[in-house]
Amino acid sequence: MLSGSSANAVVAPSRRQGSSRERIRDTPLNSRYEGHPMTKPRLRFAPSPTGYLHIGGVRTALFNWLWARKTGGTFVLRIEDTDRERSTVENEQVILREMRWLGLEWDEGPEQGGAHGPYRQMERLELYREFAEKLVTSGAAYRCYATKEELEQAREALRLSDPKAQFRYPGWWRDKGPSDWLSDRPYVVRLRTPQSGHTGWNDLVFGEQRIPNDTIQDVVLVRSDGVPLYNFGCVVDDYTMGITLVGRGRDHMINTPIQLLLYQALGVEPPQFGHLPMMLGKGGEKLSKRHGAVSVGEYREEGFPAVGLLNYLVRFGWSFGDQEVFAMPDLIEKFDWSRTSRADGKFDALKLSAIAFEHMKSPALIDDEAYVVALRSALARYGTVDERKLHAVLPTIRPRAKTFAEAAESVDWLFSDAPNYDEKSKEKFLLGDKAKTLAPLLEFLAAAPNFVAAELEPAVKAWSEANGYGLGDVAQPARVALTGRTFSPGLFDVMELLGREVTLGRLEAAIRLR
RNA sequence: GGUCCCAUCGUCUAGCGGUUAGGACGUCGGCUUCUCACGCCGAUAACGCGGGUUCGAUUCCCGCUGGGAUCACCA
Repeated sequence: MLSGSSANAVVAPSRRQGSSRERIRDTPLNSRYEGHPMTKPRLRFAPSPTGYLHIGGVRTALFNWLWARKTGGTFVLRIEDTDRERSTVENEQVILREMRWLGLEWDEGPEQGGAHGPYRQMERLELYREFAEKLVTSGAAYRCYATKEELEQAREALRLSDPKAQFRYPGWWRDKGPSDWLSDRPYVVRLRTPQSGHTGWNDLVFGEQRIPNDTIQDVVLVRSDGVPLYNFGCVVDDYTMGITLVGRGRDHMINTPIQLLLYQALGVEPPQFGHLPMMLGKGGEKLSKRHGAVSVGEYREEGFPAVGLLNYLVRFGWSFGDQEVFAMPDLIEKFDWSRTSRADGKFDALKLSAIAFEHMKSPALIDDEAYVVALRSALARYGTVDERKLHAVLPTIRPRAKTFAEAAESVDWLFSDAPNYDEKSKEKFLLGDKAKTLAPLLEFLAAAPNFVAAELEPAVKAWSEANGYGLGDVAQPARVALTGRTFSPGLFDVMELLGREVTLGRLEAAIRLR
């Protein structure tokens, strides 16, 4: 378990096990990037634009963002677009847009730039080339001229001789040097990893970790086309961007020793690492589309409030006693890595919905102004809607709408010219015998002195009683006449919202239906 | 298979040697009520198993079982 206060952790130096990292000290290349003031944490979110923004990724981003905001540190957004097959600019645009929608704004990143740019890996190729060259020169890495085909053959041969064995790079080029290099032939750069000993770190979440070096292969750092692979690009960037703390999913845990070895080979101090437990699907498998919406875009489109989504995600693998609901400033204040749990969990769309609903209901969590803005865009199909009506209807829909889309749908009667009758409701309450109260009610309402809920309610109640009606006998037909359906906010609120003229008009229209 | 990780209600979790094992979601009742919601009250339901350590283990240690991650010229 993690010890030490949060205040301590802010400036805590990384706690890497001391082992030799003498190789390429004091070279110009390294000194070029030293001198980042390490007093404030620098964190990053480094998505690859190979698809939509996944809610698992958002959770990772959120934890890093929260820590940056809490500590007054810097949050960097870096685009890891080295998978050229799958990366697209469209995906990048989507990711940036969703991050903004979520409110996870970044201090440095693509588009606005920053002191450590560029922030797209494909724009940093020259940098990787320099670092790779340095590593090869120092002997920490080497050129491997083995082709994919040769490797595939070796793999196949092993499969035949021992189907259960795990293939490892045979080390063909590990002990060769410049005199063996094949000019004009493509090569990859591999890290020369130690074959004995351990590599360890003190994980912010999982505590002391120790991985045997002989389980780590001579991984490829740079492809034959000169584009770096994940581990290399990641380390070069985290280092040159001055990242002090890397928060990421537990699926990256296996990459950490490799990256630590790389920092060691570079002769530089690694950042701290904190790994988050996995968010799995209902059955405990990898979270995917078949568990419902997994891309932020879908939640945005369904009208979920961003803060609600974030609140659910932060509570997944993190807790603060019994508190479930957090306003963002509260969360920033309370967030701490030490309260992160280590057990994987299962995504629950129902709980997400419930947490989001807490935000939808509470003006303290989503203030009226923000609610109205979101509601207005959800009501776009009605054109420009009356601002006053929007505010007025808020108290009646807040406890009823789980999403802005639901909110918009639940008040369509207020913004459309005529109610959109639900067929069954129309038949039951407007066409049959039950509609008989409509005409006398119309007459009564026409004479009501003040058309406000507080006066209409007692008046109509008294009138119903005096005429031998139950309030339900009056209210349900009237509700259908005014809203088109059998469920709505309180009838008298509906009347006040609609106003006398519209109310009477709709009652009249309903009466004519018979 | 190797390496690594994890283990409290169905789910998210609190708990950090002594608790009637708490909260939330869900589910089921009830109250409120002009409908639908909201709200309120109540119920349901968990420490995977076996060894230790200890006066005492959900809690500490070991083993087992069960889950998961990962082993690419993807990230």
